[in-house]
Amino acid sequence: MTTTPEKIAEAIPNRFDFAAAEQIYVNWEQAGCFDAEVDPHKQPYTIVIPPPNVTGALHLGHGLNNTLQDIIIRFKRMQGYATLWMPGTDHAGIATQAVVERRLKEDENKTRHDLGREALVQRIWQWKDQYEARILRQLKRMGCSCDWRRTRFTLDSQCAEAVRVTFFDLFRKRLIYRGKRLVNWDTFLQTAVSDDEVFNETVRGHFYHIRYRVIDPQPGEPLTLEIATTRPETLLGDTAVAVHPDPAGAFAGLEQELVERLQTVAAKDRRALQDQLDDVRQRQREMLPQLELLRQMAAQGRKLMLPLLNRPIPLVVDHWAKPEMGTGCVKITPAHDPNDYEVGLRQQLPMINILNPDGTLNEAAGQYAGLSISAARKQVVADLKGIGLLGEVEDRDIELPHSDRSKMPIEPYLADQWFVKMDKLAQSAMDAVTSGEVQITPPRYGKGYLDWLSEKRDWPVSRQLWWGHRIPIWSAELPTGSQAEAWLSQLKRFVAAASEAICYQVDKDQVFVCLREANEGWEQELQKLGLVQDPDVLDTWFSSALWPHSTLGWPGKTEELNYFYPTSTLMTSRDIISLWVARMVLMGLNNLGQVPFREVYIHPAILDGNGERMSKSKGNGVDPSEIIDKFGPDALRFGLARLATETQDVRLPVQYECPHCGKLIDQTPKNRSLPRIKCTACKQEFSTQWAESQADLDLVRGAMISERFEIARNFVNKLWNASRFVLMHLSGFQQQTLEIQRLNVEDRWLLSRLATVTRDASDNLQRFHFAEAARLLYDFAWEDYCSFYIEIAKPRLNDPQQRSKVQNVLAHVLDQLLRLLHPFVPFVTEAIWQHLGAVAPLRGIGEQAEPAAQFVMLAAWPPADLSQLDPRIEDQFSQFQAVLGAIREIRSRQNIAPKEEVCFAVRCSQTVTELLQPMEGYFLALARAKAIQWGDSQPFATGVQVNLPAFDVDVYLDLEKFIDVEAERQRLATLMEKLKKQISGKQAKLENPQFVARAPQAVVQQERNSLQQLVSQLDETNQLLGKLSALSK
RNA sequence: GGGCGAUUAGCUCAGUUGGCUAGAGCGCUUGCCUUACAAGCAAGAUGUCACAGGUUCGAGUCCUGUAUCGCCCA
Repeated sequence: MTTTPEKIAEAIPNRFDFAAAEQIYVNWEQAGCFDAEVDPHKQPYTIVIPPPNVTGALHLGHGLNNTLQDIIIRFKRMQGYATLWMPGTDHAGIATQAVVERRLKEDENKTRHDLGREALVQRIWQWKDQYEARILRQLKRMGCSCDWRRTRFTLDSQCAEAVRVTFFDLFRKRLIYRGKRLVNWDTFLQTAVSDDEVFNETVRGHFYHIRYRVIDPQPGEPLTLEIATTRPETLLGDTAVAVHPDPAGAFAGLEQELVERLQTVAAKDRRALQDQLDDVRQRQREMLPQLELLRQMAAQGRKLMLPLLNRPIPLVVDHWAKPEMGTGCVKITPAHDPNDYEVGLRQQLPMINILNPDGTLNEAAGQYAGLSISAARKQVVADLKGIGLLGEVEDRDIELPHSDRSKMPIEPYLADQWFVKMDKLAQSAMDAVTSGEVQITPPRYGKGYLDWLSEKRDWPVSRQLWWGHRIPIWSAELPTGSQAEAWLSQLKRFVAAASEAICYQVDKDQVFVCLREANEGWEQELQKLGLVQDPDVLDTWFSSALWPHSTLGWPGKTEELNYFYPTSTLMTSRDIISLWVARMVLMGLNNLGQVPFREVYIHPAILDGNGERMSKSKGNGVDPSEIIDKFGPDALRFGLARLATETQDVRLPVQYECPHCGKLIDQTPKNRSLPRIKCTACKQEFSTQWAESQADLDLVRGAMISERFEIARNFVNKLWNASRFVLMHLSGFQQQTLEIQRLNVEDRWLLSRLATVTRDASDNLQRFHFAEAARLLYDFAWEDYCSFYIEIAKPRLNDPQQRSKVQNVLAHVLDQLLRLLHPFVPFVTEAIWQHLGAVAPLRGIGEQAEPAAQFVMLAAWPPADLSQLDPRIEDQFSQFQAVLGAIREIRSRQNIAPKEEVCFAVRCSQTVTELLQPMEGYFLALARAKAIQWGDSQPFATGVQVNLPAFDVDVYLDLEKFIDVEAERQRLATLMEKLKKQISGKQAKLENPQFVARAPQAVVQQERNSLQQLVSQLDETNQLLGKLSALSK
């Protein structure tokens, strides 16, 4: 190929046009680069994607998660594994249904009941189709190398089959059962929501004191008992009032604890604590006799009359009643308060549900039936007042749980739910981690995993939703009397006909039938028998728990399952370790007897500029596409990878860039979810990623900016231009075998650095130290390759003797660098690879040249050639760098114009002369400095000197024409200050006999040497300063 | 309330097993449109490593406590 630099410069623009990424991606895809195939000759390496939920588009948190997965999968692919990255999305039951329902309400003012189950589900499918497409497009734009042919969805037929088979299996093993449970009820969505879908908010409320009459009080006993509550209407469901079993002991314990804390507490908190203690003591004096009396009354089985409903309820003793709180007595409403529920279980109290699913009161509330909660509250309070049982009403701030989905207050509600029995399953998942079969990185996250599982709380899997896997259970009440037996035998006959796929259980008066697969005939049979299907669906996590094997075809015995399972690595964020990771482990073990993955890597969470976690619901999530539009996909990825340190949070402040005036506007909690923003500088409006209405979309879009991505974009540009330089100078390139020993210092230095960086980057990637690997490569590419090697190469390329050798080193190191960087910045490396292939089709500097791979994506990961690692050469090169630095510093200090040439001399040993003299030309090229003399010191008449004590070298610059005495004096004065400080530090250290005696000899010697160097440097500096002063007079 | 983590330059962050004269990028200052790159080049200034104790010859690094912030779980 005969290309001139000019032609190359014309053909390759000086900016990488990242719009080309799209075509590169298509090329990979068409060539089948992403496709995973079962290959018995290769080791498999598998990652299943944490399926993004289809509620909304991805933000940078997902961007990070998927970038890291892609880096690892590309790394492993280049290492020769048969890699599978399994993509897909999650149906996210409640979240998605809630979003669609909210839309329905906002846009059409309809509820799901207006639409009906089928129509609503159809709407949600439309939503899913839209967002799934958007999410997959986002992933592709980011360069994710998933095997798209295998894309799954947690609600598709294959996943549905896995869910069904699993449910059936657990049901048959009696690991699934039906029970009552107090759930967080969302009265708007009319479903239970899980604890993690609840947030607390403080609202203004009241604390009502209410008196309950004692039934048949004995002499000396109170006539009424006062309790206090923030939710007076719940008294309708009261089934007891509790007092503490040992009030005296409770007070004493509390007092002691406070006294102890008072002794250690900081002065500023003492006052509050003392007040608290005084309060406890006062209560103790005033209330203890009464509380003791109540305890006795409870022991005697005394009862109280529940106001309004006039229902006798027992007085019980339970330690939930806190003597230090309120009146010391607490009403117990087991069906509507989590703590009371526990008391109810302990004391075996009846549980009375007073609510309908829609949040109105039911018939158990007597005359209040049909009222809403707030109406009932008003009425109850009014009625209590009317009969004189209402006491004081205090104002109070109340922490109230709210549903994350509908933003409505949560009502604790007792409901029938299906549960998965966790004891054995949880234990198996714990064992998998404690035995090391599954490794969690960083290891600190193992603790949370084990703690959570060790509670072994049964998993409630019913959700009162329409979007999800319908629970495959049909139920009916057992007929009574004479028909019972006939009915049951009919059922048994039906079950026996397909006992592998149908099973049933009888629980008290209920019969439950579970079907292993969808079968219309069977369902009709069941209907005929009067059984109806459970209306509820399963918790989303039930299907996600099967993800690593359902996606590979389970329950089918597929080749893929056999080959790719257990998967290799799961990469996710820490908030779902318990919800998801733990459940995948136990389900994998249950269904296949094998863990789902060997290692779990937990990456940091991305916080915004205010330190808040990026999330879809907060609206502070930044769409990766915004970043890609502005900075390109490589910059996005590299910027994110550099965030992935071992800490658990990373902050990523972003700004809007006003498209009109360029003003940068910080993203704040106020503006972060607005569809349009008014520029604070020019007052013009622009649109954001949230723009949806036509009016908003018509505005100019403001870009999202972050320093992180600018840095990364600049790096991509640097890499691009360095490559452009190399390509411009590869004309006539002939691959040749290089004899390392005969190369110049700079060649051997670069190859040695390459070996080091290759080794360390690989090692860091292997250990998921993404930021460190990225940093190493960044520094190597920018500092070593560009700032030094290429600069030195410039004069050498004009030397016919050296040209081919330099071309080979340049091309070889670029080849290696492109491979090393490829997982981080796949597009730009691929683009350069294609250009490089055109001029340098044969690669390598060793005996065996190899043709370049068609794509860098498919090229082999470079092994570190440690034979080229040479610390002596690296040390020598650093001497060159030090001398060069000294010259540059003086030039800059002395304000010598870059075009002016200066002369310099170096006092140094013979060895250093031999090293540096051949490099004279590079001082000229890199610092416009001409070497006059090497070896013996011979300062110039008018000059400046820099000492490099570490190498025993002094550098002299001839400044006859340029000398700026004052500048130099200042430099030396600062230098002396610094030296003095360092010297006194060292001296103190060395004068300490303990240090000399106990520190390792090497360290002591090193300190002595460096002290000596510092002292002589100070001495010389002092002399120089004297000379300068003389000069200036 | 329990657990995990953070606190290092104006900002965002590195700093592996204690050996430091504490680093990077951005920003700032100075000089450069040097034929790959101004998204660049060269140079410079900037730190009580949150605070208080302790271990050690030696602590940004290990231990204890405190403060502030964050996340997770109750």
